[in-house]
Amino acid sequence: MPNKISELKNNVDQEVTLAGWLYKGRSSGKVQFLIVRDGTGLCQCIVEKGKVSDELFEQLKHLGQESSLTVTGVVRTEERSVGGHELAVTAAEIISPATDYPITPKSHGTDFLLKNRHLHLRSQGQWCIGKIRHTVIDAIRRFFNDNGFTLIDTPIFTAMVGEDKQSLFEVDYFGEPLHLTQTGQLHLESAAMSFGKVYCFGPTFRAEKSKTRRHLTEFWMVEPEVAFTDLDELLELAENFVSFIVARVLGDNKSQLETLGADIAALEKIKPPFYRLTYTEAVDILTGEKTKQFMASQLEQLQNTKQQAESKITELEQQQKGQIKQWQKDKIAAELIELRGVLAETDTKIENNPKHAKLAAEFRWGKDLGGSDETIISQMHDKPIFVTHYPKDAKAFYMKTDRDDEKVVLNFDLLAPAGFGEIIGGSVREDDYEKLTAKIEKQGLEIKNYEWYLDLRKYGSVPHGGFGLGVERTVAWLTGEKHIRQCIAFPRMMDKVYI
RNA sequence: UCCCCGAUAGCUCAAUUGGUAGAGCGAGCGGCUGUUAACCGCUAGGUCGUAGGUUCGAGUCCUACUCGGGGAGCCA
Repeated sequence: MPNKISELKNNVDQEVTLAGWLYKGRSSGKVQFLIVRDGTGLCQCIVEKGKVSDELFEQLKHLGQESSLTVTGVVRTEERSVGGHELAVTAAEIISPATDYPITPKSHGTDFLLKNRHLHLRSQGQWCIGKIRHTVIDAIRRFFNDNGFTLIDTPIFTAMVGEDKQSLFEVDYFGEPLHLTQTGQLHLESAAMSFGKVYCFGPTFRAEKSKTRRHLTEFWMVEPEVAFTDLDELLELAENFVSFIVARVLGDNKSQLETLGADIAALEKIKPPFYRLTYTEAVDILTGEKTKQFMASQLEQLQNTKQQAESKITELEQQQKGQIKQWQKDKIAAELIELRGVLAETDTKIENNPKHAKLAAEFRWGKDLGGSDETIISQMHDKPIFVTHYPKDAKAFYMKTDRDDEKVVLNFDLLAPAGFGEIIGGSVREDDYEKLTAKIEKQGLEIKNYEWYLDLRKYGSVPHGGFGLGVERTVAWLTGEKHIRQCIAFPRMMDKVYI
């Protein structure tokens, strides 16, 4: 068995053999620097002329990116190397040489990378995200397993409509129409009446025609459901749960977070209690002076950024025309490309700012909060925010109305801070047989499809509730990724599946 | 479904506003004993997304379409 790069700290001054792929190589005359990856990390391997045969030296010099190979050598500590160790190569064997690997160490567009997803998964950024996702999922299972929850696997083929019929994928099930699950919640409620505390964890499918940075048609969601609980207890469960995930990622994946440029200091603040707002308070904030000023100052900042980028571009363009060395020109050209990218992004934000400000200012009590509204509230806070007590008519039929104010339901969304937006949606479930029957009818759903669901209210109904957490959204928030499509190995997007 | 933006070399992007298409990276060859997206020299690489139109002349202007990006609605 070859040694693992992640364990090299235990092999200093020993000879080891690594098996992996050439991540990238540089040569400097009589010495070569080969960065090898093996799935556990990266290691710089030093090949010096004279220490290996001339034939091997030449072979390695012309070895293409992502060729597979084994390298043997002595491990030494070296601060300048990635990972803090490097290998003084004494032998190497090329397993399979690769040429013209499409993904170079330079920048690429998203479309190109998604078309090459099968290869892009090998790159450092995707590897870090994959490792963090793994920790998030492990933490999710750990948290529930250690807190008295029982795992219940809910069906993927289902006749139940949880949220909205239009957002379901229909499948032909031996001639009968069924759809792919959009939530395990309804089934989970029946299990909660057996086990008390349960959770399900699996893929979820939504046919929403949403082309935004926070939507996928197939995503992973974990849903806990608890019998004998209330809204306050659910909020506590959610904040402890999210804090636990964050702590685990900080503990297990700090180097990956650093590589990705995540805001570690901000994550270290994620501890209970989170902020709590009612929907009505959120609406007051959105339509109030505070948001107006917030949006105005954000616009001002954006315009500043724009101006700075523009003047820097002008300056660089002037320099480019002057009498300077070729390499300086090249460097300027690269800087210009980056600045123009920043400028384009800023322009979009400047364009969207007044639209979003208008949407917020004109928000009227009764509507569901929009994506941009959630973003604004999220940007105003440095810790996750619970928004509770939404208008009954904007929400799903199964949510329990607040007995003290029948216009609202006992539900909550959890918004991740710093502009990321919603990662959890949950509620206390309607447990009154008559009220639930009335709501099902009002939504135009067929009672006969919900008979078993209503039975749960007929035989020993208890106050209960739960929530769903989106895995990809959580990973995107933690890693600082803008788009959740980077947070699942093979993303499925509206009208588009690459591989 | 609607709104905005884009499509030029394998990749990322330029082209002085209508006058014969350019850089970097990547690839190939050569040089360099400590590189970190290394550096230096040389070489190859393009029916400018598709189809029409305006013009003496279109990468640049107009129309339609295709594909991609961002956003709204909806949501985890």
